[in-house]
Amino acid sequence: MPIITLPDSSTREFDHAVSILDIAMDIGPGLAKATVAGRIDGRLVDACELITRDAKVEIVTGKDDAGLEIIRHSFAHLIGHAIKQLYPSAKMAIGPTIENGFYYDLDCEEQITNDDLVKIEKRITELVKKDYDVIKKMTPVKQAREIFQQRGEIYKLELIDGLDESVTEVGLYHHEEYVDMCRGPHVPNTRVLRSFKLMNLAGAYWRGNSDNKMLQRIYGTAWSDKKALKAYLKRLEEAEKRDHRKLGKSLDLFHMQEEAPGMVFWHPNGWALYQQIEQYMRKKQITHGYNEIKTPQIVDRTLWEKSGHWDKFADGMFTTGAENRDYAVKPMNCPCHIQVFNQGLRSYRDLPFRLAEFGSCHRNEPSGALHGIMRVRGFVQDDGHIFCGEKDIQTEVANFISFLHEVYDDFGFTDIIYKLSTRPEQRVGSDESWDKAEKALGDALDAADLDWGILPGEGAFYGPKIEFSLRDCLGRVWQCGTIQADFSMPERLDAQFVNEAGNRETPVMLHRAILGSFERFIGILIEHHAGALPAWLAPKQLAIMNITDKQAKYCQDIAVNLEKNGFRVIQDLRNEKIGFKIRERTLQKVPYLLVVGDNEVENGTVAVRTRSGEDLGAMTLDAFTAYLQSEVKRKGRNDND
RNA sequence: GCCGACAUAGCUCAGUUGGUAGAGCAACUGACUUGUAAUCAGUAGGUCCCGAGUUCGACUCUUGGUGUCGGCACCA
Repeated sequence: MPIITLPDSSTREFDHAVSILDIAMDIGPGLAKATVAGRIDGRLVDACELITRDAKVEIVTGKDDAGLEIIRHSFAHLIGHAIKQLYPSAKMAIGPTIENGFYYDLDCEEQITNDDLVKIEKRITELVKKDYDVIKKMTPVKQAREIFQQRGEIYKLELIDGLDESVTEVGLYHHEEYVDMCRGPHVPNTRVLRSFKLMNLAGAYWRGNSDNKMLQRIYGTAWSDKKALKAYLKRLEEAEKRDHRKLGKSLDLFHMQEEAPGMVFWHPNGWALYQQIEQYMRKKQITHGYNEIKTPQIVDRTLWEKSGHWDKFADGMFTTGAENRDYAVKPMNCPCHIQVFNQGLRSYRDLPFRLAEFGSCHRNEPSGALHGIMRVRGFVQDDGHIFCGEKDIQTEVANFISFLHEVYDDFGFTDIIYKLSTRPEQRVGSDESWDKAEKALGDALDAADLDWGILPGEGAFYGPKIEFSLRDCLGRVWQCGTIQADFSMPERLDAQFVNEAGNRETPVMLHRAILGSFERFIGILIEHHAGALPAWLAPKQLAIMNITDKQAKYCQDIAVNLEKNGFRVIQDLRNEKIGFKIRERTLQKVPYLLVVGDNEVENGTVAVRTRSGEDLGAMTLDAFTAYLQSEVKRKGRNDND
């Protein structure tokens, strides 16, 4: 006789075992119809789960995050159902949920095309309209194996083989004639599966290993209702407008061309932005105790052999020869920075010793990895290396994190993803050093009160690292900042200092970058601001435009004056209607538009309008100068957001 | 690198069964001297990504490259 307690503390008594669905039905048919799954004493379960004892029960619908996740997961099964009807020879691999949707990997002789996607989508729609029950059967492993063997589902068999020995039965979900294996939970009936769209096709390696066969992957998005689906598709459309590749072209910031794949041609506008950032970072670095240096672009191969990079990354380096010597175009700056550290004898009093370089690097990235200016072959890191003792790691990392936050704040980034990557299988350095370094990095993150995650085994071979990542307009995550402890390279390249006792000691080296690369950071910056860069960064900060030729001289004088104050100015004295000029400069996302007609000349003012259409009215040149100066100092702010 | 798609004017894109290409915007010229998101008219602009093949004839078909895009793998 279970007594069921609902979230509102009300109770219901039954004289028999009941399922989640029964309880929902008991509350009301509307709720039963919307039921996706349930929670028993907080544990997420299928709607068919029977309850025999007193319990706290919650009905989960698509409005619940967990419910939406289940809906998406069940849609993956639906792809399977539809695919097997349309392509009986297909073998289903895995179909998990992802952000905003789901995918399914399958092995199929026929190449599935975009046209097929429409067909599959149609079949899914037909299937869900039947409102059939999804039936869960806990099945002994042996029997499950037989079922999949019979169906030729070799990938499912492989998954079963990989199960822990303690597992005796698996959940099989029956969608009419189709069967899929899953831990669940899944929806009880296809009636809750209505709002979805198949998005695209891709290739993906079985089990994420490039030695394995490449399968076909179908991506889809799914939501609890049509409205949410529509909103998502709208969001995607909006995001596309923010794409840095599109804006890079329309704002005339940069271009790329076939002759230099993965390398950027910066145009005057883009370079102005770049320079703004470089000069900002330069000043910041000085105040944080760094010495800026510059090291060679091309370095003899032997140095890369010593550092260990030749062994590991020879394919990724561009090489060149001269006079029977092999050189590599530098893929990173660290070995060069050690050469600077190694000049002269260093004392413990010199530590922590901080070097910084806007280091131009080239890496022959795999062609498929290139992406706009976010992943390129030629890039400039805001690189820095801190030589210090093991005991200094935590303090230095903590200082770095606060430095990074200052910078990200100024650029308007507040949504940062923090990850600590720990020791990989193949590594150098003692476990003791790794313990200490991982702890130091973790403690520094905690001390900064940050919400961080761990990427086990993802550290570099020479030490653990923290990654600071930002999202692009489509939600893709890109690593920008990083700080990494290194126990290996200083030793390999003979870096030493004299300690308090007068003995030679090898320092620890911290590799660090805040922007990561200018290219990637600018790409994300463009997308973050949708091209409407804050005034301190905008390639041109204002456009001054006359209404007729009569005001041309006045405009020129004002422009000269503003330029003297360090502002980046466009003079637009063309014989065009003011509406036309305003439209054009607005589309170019110039922050401030100064209009000058007879009135302004007469009163010695300018009429100020922002790119977002706000009218700031007429003001004197001094007043505008003061306004823009304070605006530029404030940083971070974006009047278009 | 792997799977798939795509590549036409400066940009965004049309181009029907193979008969050497069009539009809008931008550019240029002229007129208009204009008050807060597009004045009007005219002109010019293309090795249809590159190479080979099929064909009387290829932007179109076949094939080999290159690049880009969406993923996967990679990311010192």
